[in-house]
Formats: sequence, C-alpha cells, structure tokens
Amino acid sequence: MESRIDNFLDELNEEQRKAVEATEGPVMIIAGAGSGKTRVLTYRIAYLLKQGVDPFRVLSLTFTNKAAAEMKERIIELIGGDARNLWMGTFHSVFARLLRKEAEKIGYPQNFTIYDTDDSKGLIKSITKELGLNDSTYKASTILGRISSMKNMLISAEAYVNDAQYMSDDRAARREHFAHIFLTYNKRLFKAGAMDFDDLLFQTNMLLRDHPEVLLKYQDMFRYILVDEYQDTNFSQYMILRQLAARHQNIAVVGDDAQSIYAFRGANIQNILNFQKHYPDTQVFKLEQNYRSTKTLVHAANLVISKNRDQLQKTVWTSNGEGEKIQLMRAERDTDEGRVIAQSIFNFKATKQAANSEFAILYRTNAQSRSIEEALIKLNIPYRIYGGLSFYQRKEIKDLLAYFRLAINQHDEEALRRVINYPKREIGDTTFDKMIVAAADNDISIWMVMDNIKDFNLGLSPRVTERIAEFVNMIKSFAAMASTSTAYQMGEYIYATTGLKRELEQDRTPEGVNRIENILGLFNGLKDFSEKPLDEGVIPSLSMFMEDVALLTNEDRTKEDKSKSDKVLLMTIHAAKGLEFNYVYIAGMEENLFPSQMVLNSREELEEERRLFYVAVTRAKKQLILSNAIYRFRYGSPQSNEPSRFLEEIPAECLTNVSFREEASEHVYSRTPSAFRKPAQTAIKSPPPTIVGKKLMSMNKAAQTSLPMDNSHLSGLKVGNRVEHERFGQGEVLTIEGSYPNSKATVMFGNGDKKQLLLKFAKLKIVG
DNA sequence: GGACGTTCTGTTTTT
DNA sequence: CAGAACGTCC
Repeated sequence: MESRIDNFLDELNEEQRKAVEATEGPVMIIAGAGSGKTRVLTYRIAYLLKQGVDPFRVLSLTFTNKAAAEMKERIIELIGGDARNLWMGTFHSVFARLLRKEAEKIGYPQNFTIYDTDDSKGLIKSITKELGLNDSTYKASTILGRISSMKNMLISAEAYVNDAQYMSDDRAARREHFAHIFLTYNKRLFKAGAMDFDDLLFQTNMLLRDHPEVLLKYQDMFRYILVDEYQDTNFSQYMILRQLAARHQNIAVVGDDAQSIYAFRGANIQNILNFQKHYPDTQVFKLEQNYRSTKTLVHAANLVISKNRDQLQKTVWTSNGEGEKIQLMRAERDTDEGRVIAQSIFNFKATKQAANSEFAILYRTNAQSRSIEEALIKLNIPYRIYGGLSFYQRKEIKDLLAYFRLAINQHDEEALRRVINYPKREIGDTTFDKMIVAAADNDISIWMVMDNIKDFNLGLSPRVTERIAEFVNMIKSFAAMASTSTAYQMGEYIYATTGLKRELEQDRTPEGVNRIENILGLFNGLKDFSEKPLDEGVIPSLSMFMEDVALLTNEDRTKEDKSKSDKVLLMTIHAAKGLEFNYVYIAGMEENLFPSQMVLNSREELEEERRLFYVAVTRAKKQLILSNAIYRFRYGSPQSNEPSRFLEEIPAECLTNVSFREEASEHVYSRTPSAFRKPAQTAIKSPPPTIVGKKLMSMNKAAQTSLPMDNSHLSGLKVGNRVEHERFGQGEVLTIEGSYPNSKATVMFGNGDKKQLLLKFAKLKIVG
C-alpha cells in the first residue's frame, strides 16, 4: 500500500499542523468539539514515528479501548505495521499490563485478578456482614464510592486511619467503622491476589514512587507521552503522568474542559485548567474551528456552555452552512415520547433519504431506553443499544469466567463465592460463612481453608467436607492444565467438568437458550484467541485471555458487524462522547431527569451536567431533535415533570416546536393529574447502627504478608503456653491436636474468645 | 441446605 | 415495577 506519510500534513489546518509538529516538551492542545482532535492525535503519532521514534517509546493513553483500537488502525494506515508496537490503550489496561510485569515488586502474583465493580461490592457486603454492620449506613455502593475516591486521591487505608479529620468526619456522619472496612477490604483484596479498578492506578503510583529503578526504566521507555481526553483524568492518573514525564517532559495532552463529564468518578477538571502551572514551558494550541456541525448547532452549543463559570477561554466557530433549526417535541408520557421519536426518524428517513446509522438517540439514564425500543420495534426500525449491560456482566458469562478465574488464581474470593455452590454441590452459605471466619482467624485465603479443610474443625458433616475436597481437586486439575492447554481447550473442559453445561442445557426456555448462545459467543472468542499465531513456544493460554477481559466492555468485543449493520444507535450521553451522527435525538429533556435531581445541590455539579448537555448537542452534524414527556413512570408510578432548564438556554432563534398530533396517545388516564405526585421525600434515616455479632478487630494492624509463611517456631507449642496473636492479643493454649504442620490449637484469648488456629498459618508468638 | 413466598428498597453517568 | 433481602417451611 502506498504510504500517505509524505503528504499527510497537507490535510491539516495551520493550528492543527503546529500542534502536530511540536513534538518536544510539554504541549497542551485545547480542542473544541468537532475540531479534528483525533486527527491531530493520530497524525502527531504518525509524525513522531516518521521522525524515527521507535514505536515502543510512545505511550498513548485514550479513554476507551475502542478509541485506542481505532487510532491504532488509522496510524497503521498512515505509516504501516510498525505502529502495532505502540503502547496504546486506556490508563487501566496499559498500567494493568505494566503491573503484571512488575507484580512481584509490590508483593502481588503476576496472575493477579482484576475485580470489577460487582466483585468489589460483593466483597464489601461480605465484610460488613461479618462485622454485623448490615445497616443502610454501610451500603456497599456508598462504601465502595468512598474507597474509590480515596484511592483516586492516593490516600491509602493506613493514611486514612491516621487522619484525624477523616476520623472525626466519619464519627459525625455516623459511619465510624468505615476506616475499618477500608482496611479489611484492602487486606482481603491482597489475600485474594486481586486488585480493583482503582488499585490498578494506585499501585502503579506506588510502584513508580517506591522503585526508582523501575521509574527510570519506564521514563526512558515512554519517551513520548500522549493523553487524550485529559479533562477526564483524576489525581491518581495525573500523578502517574507526572512521574513518567518528569525526566523527558515530552507530554502532550489533548482535551476540552467544556467536555469534562466524569467528575463523579474522580475526574478533576483542574488537571487541564492548571496544566500550564504544572508544566511551565508548555506550548498551548487551540483548535477552535468546528468541522462537524452546522452554524445553528455551533451557535446554540456556545450559548449553552457560556452559562458555566469554570472554563478556559475559547471561541468555537464553523464555516459550515446555517443548517436546520433544533426541533423540540413534547409528548404526553414516556411511551408517547418513544413513539414520537420513532415517527420522527421514520419521517426523516423518507424525506432525507437517510440511513438508520445516521441516527442516534441519546438519554441521561439507561432505564430510558425501554420505551424508545418498544416504539422502534413497532415501526420496524432496526436499532442497537450501545453500552448498557456488558456482555461480560451477564450471569452465565460471569459464572463461567469465575471458574476460569479460579483456574488461574485459586485465592480469588469473589470468583469462589460465585461458583462454590453453582451448580449445586451442597456447599451452602452456612458452610461458606464458617470458612470465611476460619480464614479471617488464620489470616489466610478461603482457598487455603478449603485446601486444608480436614485440619479445621468447623463442625461440617463428613459429606460436606468430602464435597469441598472434590471441589478443591477439580479446581486443582484445572490449574494443572493451565500451562499446557490453549484457552479454548481449557474453556471447553471447564464448561463440561463443572456441570455448568448440564445445568444450562436443562433450561429449555427462550431465556435459557439465549444464555447458551451467549456462552457459545464466548467460546467463539476463545477459539479465535487460541488460533492466533504467537511467538513460538508460547501457548495462547487461558490466563492470557483473561488478562484483558476484566477491562473490556462489550463495545470492544463486537468487531466487524457494526460497519456492516445499518442500525439506529441508542446510548447514554456519556457513552456518546467522541462520536458524531447526522441526526441526534436527546430524549427526556426534563427537570429532575436531565439535569438529574441528584445533582442540583451545587454549582459545580450543575455545571458538569451542563457540560453533559453540551457534549450531547455537539454530537450532531446536521440536526438536533430534543424531546420530553409530561408524565414519566418512576418507582412504578407516573410523575409529572417540568421541562428541563437547559431548554431555556438554547437561543430562541435556533429552536422550533414540532407537534405530532397524529401520534397523540390513545391512552386514557385512570387517574386525574392531581394524583401524579412529585417523588416522595426520603424519610429521616434510622438511628445509628449498633454492632451485633462479631466484635471488631483491632484497627491498627494490616500487615500484608505474602503466603506461604514458615511457622516452624510453633512446632513445639504446648498446652498451657501463653501466646500472643497479631490481632487477638494474649491468650492461653487449651488444647493441641495433631502434629505440626497439620496441628491445630484451641486458644482462649483475654476477652473470653476461644479460637481454633491452624499452626502452620497462625500469626502467633510463644510468650510463656 | 434449599425452595419458595413475602417484604423492602431503590434509580446517574463508567474504566 | 423489579430485583434484592429476608423469612418460613420442608
């Protein structure tokens, strides 16, 4: 193929070209919506490679895997296959890859598991339950949110405990046990050989901070760093970049402060607003010409965003034509809104000869998709929901993947919890809870308890004990295969051996058939992966397959069909970032929905919501259509809505009302409008939680010791010895059974607690 | 331990 | 309304 490398710079405007050619030193590119940002980024990389920079030395971070893949493809088109060697991906995927290489430096196994949000919540639920904190104050999602924001600010659990301000805040908020949950959560993650999403960035920071030789290696490796969507980076990401770029200072960030929409997950808009302070020699380029949208749309978007206070100065303009006005469609209720949108698409297709794929329907919440889908189906308009529940979040897929995870890392507690009794094998909650307690008492993973189940006296029936041993042997047999079999072989074997296959095939309902189809879809992926040519001697193993799975979304999976299929796309506005369509619908333009009622407490939150609206508006190339409904079902009952305040921010000369009288609802309301109520006020919350059940463990020890350990100093332990346990304090040995290393001791501790400890694991000292 | 029925609770966006 | 959590019975 003829290389375009020699003349591709001619395709850029003057400012774009300057931004591409400024390869040395810190660079900030402020790119307005539709200003050719991706083009600048790809050409910049192509230009670097053309100057002779080794692709291995270029690190390019994007927001989604998909964006990375597309960019790579375009660079390959420009300069050829060398580009395959670029370090390109999301923060999470690139640094997960880096952490696997360096895992042992931070005490993690190279095969560490990545916990997704469900896993993390499951672990937190387990911890709060064990602590007897099952109260609404300690909801898993709230706890995880707080842990996440701490990790994103690089505040460790240990630092948190020692911070007087946090501790008093927690007391005031009646969540005084949060710190303990935070510590326990991290400890359990570590014991399970697992990291959550935020750990991938947190641990990368720690690795680079504490290992100068590693830092130096990567500073030199990543000689040129490029960051897309910089306005959406958080503090943790900022610090990684700062460490990596410190030596060569070749960092180029691209972004648009007006499109920062991820503050809710820690993104800090100050990163882009203060970039020049962080890097004083920064060259700044502003891309202000919009190539995407009509004058009407650019003008309206500018006016909307001008209502925000926090922003960098810039003027987006376009030389495109005036274009059509923005349409506003009002519907009676949510189902009518769907109908009106579908009808409008139908009409546009007829009058403008437009294809389905030229349309996108955007909404604030995933739940809104349903009424729209139903209406599209009725009018026979093909559609695809983009995002939503990920393929990898489906139950049957998660179940199978949990077995895969166990085959790779037996300590993975959440995978174990998921499948230990699925399909049913008589190891129920009671048994599992007992094993959790035994694991906590001995400071080991649950797998270690199971693997040594005969040494623990948990009061299990011989039958259950036997079933546990069978399970352990089954998982061990998977683990033994792992190094010699391909991912596909392993997958088939696991699917059949665990009984999952039989379980699923028993269900003949349409949903059951669909589940099997999903599993087959996964196997197709496994097969492709297993047939991929690799370096000689390297088997495409299951663990290699699993390396990325936790970080993929379903969009990264669906490959060819999206270009072939001509479908209307439905997605949240967040998911639409970076995309563009000729005709864009924004549904649900209602106060309390968009802007969301969760968000009306502070100026900053409202401004983020307004930026979200700005993002939505600027996705459109030719025309924008807004809609809302007067009544919408929520919590199972209809509620009346006011039009969104954002509608008033659109200049009147850009807007036109459209009515679809022929599509008026046939529905007759069974209740008078006065029966429609605003959402009920949330009742004053329950009294502070009292702790029942197990006592809290001492807070100040969270020693993270790698397994296994040598405990031979306990081989001579005798009845009557005084011992000191790392967490339980001093106690007296009451009984000893068996001989070391399979011996166990019953110890009476000072507070009257009797614990049974396995001596090969126990964190005990003999003190008398 | 597990199946099944009843009550409670909750809805923002995602790597 | 829908899914999770809880309670009761075998």
